[in-house]
Amino acid sequence: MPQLDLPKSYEAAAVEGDVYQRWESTGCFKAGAGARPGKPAYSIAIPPPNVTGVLHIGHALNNTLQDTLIRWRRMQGHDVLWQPGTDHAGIATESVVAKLIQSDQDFLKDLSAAVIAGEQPPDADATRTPTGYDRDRFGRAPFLKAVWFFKARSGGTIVKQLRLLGASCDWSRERFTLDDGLSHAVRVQFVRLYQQGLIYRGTRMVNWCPVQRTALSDDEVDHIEKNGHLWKLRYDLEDHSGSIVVETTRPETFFGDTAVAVNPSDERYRALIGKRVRLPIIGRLIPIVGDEHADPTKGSGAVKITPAHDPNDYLVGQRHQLPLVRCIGFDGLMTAEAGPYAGLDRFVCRKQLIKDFEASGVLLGATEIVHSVGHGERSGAPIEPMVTEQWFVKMGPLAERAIPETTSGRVAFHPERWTKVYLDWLANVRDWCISRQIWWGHRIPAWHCATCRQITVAVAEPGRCAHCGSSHVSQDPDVLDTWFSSALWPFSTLGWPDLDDPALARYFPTSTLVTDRGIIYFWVARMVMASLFALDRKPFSDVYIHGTVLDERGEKMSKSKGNGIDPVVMIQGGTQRYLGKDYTCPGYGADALRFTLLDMTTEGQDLKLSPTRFESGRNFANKVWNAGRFVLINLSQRPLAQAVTAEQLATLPLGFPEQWILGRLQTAIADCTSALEKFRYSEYANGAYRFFRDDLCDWYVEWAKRRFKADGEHAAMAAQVLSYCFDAVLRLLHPGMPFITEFLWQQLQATVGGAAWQEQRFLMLSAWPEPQKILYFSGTAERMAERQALVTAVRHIRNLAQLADATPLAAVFAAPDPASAAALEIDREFLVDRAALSDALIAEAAKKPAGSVTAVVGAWKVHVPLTGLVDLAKFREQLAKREAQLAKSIAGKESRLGNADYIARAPGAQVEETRAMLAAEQVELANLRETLAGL
RNA sequence: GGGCGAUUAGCUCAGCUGGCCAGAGCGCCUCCUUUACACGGAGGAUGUCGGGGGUUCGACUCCCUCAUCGCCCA
Repeated sequence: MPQLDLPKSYEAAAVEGDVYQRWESTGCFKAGAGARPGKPAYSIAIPPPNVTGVLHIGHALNNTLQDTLIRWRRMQGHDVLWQPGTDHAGIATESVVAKLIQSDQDFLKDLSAAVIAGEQPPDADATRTPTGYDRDRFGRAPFLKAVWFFKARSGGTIVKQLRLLGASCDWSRERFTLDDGLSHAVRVQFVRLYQQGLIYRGTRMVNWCPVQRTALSDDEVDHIEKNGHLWKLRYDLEDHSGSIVVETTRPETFFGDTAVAVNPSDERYRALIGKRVRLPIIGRLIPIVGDEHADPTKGSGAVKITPAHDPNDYLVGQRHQLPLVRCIGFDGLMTAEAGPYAGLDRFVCRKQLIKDFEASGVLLGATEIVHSVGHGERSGAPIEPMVTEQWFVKMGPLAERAIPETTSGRVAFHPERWTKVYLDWLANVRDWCISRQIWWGHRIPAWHCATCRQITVAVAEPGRCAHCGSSHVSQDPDVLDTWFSSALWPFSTLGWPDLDDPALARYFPTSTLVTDRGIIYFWVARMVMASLFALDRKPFSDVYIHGTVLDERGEKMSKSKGNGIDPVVMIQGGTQRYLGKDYTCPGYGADALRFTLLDMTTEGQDLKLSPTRFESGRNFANKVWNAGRFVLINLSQRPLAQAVTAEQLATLPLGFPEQWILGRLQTAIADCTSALEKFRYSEYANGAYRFFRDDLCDWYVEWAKRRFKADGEHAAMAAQVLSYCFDAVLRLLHPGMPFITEFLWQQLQATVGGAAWQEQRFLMLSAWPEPQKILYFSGTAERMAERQALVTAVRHIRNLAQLADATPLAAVFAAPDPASAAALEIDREFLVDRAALSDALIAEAAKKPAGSVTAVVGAWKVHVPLTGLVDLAKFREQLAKREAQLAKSIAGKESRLGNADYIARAPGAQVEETRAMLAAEQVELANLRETLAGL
C-alpha cells in the first residue's frame, strides 16, 4: 500500500536529500543513463567553479539552467552527459593561501609537518623582491604543499553544494584542471602552439599587478574612471637658457623619464629638439626629442617620456632608442633610481614629491581631471605598466579561424545580440599574455639552458637542452594563466589528446554552453580558438548567455557590499546577512529556488532578486505537493484500469471537462517543449505553471471532486484522466523542480501500480511527454472559456452580496439563441457544480425573475435572485465602467472598419476578425445597456 | 568617445515576425477556515506602455531624436 501519511505542507528537507542519494547511487546521473536507441547525444561541460569556492546565487542560476536542459534532454531519450569539474583558479587561490600562511596560526598548525616554514626557496624568483612577501619566504615547494593542503580541506564544498541544488552531473567523471590528464592536455596544446609559432616569448610592456606580483592579460584589467590631477612640472634646460613645462598625471614616474617629447611641427619647441633638460632632484640629463606622440593642442604640448612605465612612452622610446629606467619595482615601491625616495610606495612617493616640487618651484600648477585608470580585476590595485619578458599567444591566426564558425552559425549565441560583441572582440584581439609569476597552476613546459641560453619546449621533462645537449637546463619558473587550461575544458575533460577516448567520440563537440556575459572573452572565445586549433572542430553549438543576478536595488552582488544571497541558506534555511540586516530563511527548498530563478530568466535579462522572492517558488512547490496529496488519496481509494496510453484514454467515455483538460495538456506540452528548444526558460516555467495551477487545480481537480462523489463509471474515468494529467504535469515540471516531482511521481506509481507504469523506476529517466492529437478535442477551449465566464459571473454576484462561495443560489441563464441554450444544457451539471447553484434555468431570452441581479457575459445574461443583498450602486458603477470600456472599443473598431484603406490593405482574415469582434461587442453593449436600464 | 541593454500596474517583470478591450507574480481591497493546499480558495481594483517626432490602414511592438539608469569596449 502506498504511504498516504503525507504532511499537509511540503517539507523539502525531508525529500531532497533522500531523492538525490537514490538518484546518485542508482547511476541516474551517469553518461547515457536512460538513453533510448536512435536518439542523439547531448552534452554540456559545466563552467568549472573555483575548486575552493562556495556556491553563490550566480552559480545557482547558471547550474539550474544547465540542469534544466540536461534533465529535459535526458527525458527525451538523448544520450546525455553533463561533465562536471572544478578549476584551480590560479591567482585567486594563491592569494587566499598567501594570506593564510601570513596570518592564520590555525592553518599553519594544521599544515602538515612536511611543509617546513622558513626554508629557503630552492628556486627563488629573481624578478621579485622577497622582502615582506610571505609566500617567497615560504618557498615554492612548501607553498604548493600548503595550497594542496588547503584544496584538500576546503575543495569539494562547491561540488557538494551543487548536489543540494539537484545538479544531475555525472560525478563519476568529475575533473580538476590540475589533474594529470588535464595537465598533460595543457602541455600538449602549449607545445603544439609553440611549434607552430603561435606561442612566443618576448619582452613587452604588460599589465603588472604590484599586489599579486604578476603580469596580467589585457582582459584582466578594468578601466575605472578616477578623479586625478594633471600636474605641471618645470624641467630646466641644460644650458640654463630657459625651461620646458611638461604635464603628467603621474609625477612619481619622472625618475624614469628618459626624454621629453615635443611635436616636430610645433613652432614653439622646434628649436629645442636636440637640446637636453635636467631632471629635478636627481639631476639626470635627458634629451628633447621630436615625436608625433606629443599633441600640441594638449596642455603645454610637451610630454615627459617614461618608457619603462607607460605603454605609449614605451613606443616613443623604441622609436628614439631611449633607455628604459625602471623607477617603480615589482612590489609597487620606488627603486634605487628614485634616489632619496627609494623604498617609498609609488602613491606615497607621489604625495611627497608634490610637496617637495611645490617647495622647490618645480610644480607650476595642477588641473583636476577625470581619467581612466587600469585596475587589477581581482586585486583592485592600480596596474603598473612594466616591461618584462613574458610568454604570449599570437591571437590573430586563431581568431581568424574562429570568426567563420560563428558567422556561419555553427556556433550560435542566444540571445543573438551577443554575436556582435563576440565577433568584435575577435576582430580586434591582441596577443594574450599567458605567463603568470605565481606558483599555483600549470608550470610552463619550457626549459632554459644555462649553457647556450636557448629554450627547449617539450611535453615531457627533457633533461637536456635540445640545442646544445647541455644538462644544465631548468624549467621556466612561471605558470600559465588559468584560462589557458579552461580553454581546453570541453575536450580535455573528454580525454583529449587521446583521440581514441570513447567519451570524446560520443560527446564532442558538446551541445550547449551556458554562461555569463562576463566571460565571453576570457573563456568562450578562447575555448572556440583552442578547440579549432586542437581538434579542428568547434567546442559547442549553442552558447546561452544568461543575465547577472542583482540585489533588489539593482546592484551587483558582492561580498564587500553585503548584498549577496546565499543559495544554500535559501535551500536549507538559516540566517544570513543581507543589506545590513539579518534575514532568517525558513528553507525554501531547491525546487523553489530553481523554479523562481527559471521564472525570472527572460532572454538574458538581469535578475533583480531579494531573499523573499523565493516564496513564490516555495508556495508553488507546496501547491504541487498538495495536488499530489489529493490525487494520491483519491486514486488509492479507487483501483484504476490499466488504461494509460493516449489511445486507451481516448476510448473512455470522456466528458466535456475531461476532453478540455486533456486538450489543454497537449497545448501545454507543446508550449513547454518549444520554450525549452528556444532557451526560453521563463516561458517554460510559466507554461507548466499556468496549466498546473489555472487549469488543472482550479478547474479540473475541483470538477473531479464532483465526479468522485457520483462514483461509478464516471468516477473511474475521471480518476484515469486525473492520473494521466498529473503524471504528465510532473514530467513537464521535472526539469525545473526535480525533487518534488520525482518523489510524487514515485508515490503515484506505487499507488496506481501495474505493468504499464513500470516504464522506469525514476521519473528523471522517464519519457518527456509529446502532444497527442488523439487527446485534443477541437472546440473545447472556447466552450470551456464561455462556461468559465458564466460561472465567474455567478461567483461575482455572490461575492458582491458578500456570501460564502458555497451558499447555494438559483440562477437563470438567458441564452442569445436556442442552440446556445441547448449546448449549455448539455453542460448543466458542470455549470451547476462550479457555480454552486441550487437550480438553474437555461432558456433563450429567459425573463428576468423579480428581485434578481443581472450579469452580462457577452451575449448571455445571468440573473441571480439576491434582492437587497447586493450593493446596487457599486454594481451599477462596475457595469457603467464596462459600458464605457466597450463603447470605446466599439468606436475604435467602427472607425477602423469605416476606413477604406484598412479594408483595402489589411489582410482579409484580419478584417473579418475585427467585424466578428465588433458584432460581439455590440451585442454585449446592447445587453449591458438593457441591464443597466433595468437596475 | 563607441557599442549594447533597460524604461509597461505600488514593486519585479512578460508581451517574440506590427493587428486583442495591454498580461503575470508579489503587494492591495472584499468574502471564505468547504473533507489537497491559508505556503490556500473565490471575487475585485490598479496603466497618458519614459518624452517628442516619423513610417503605416494600424505602433507597447519598426525608424529618428531626447532624457534617465545600467553594462561592455576604448
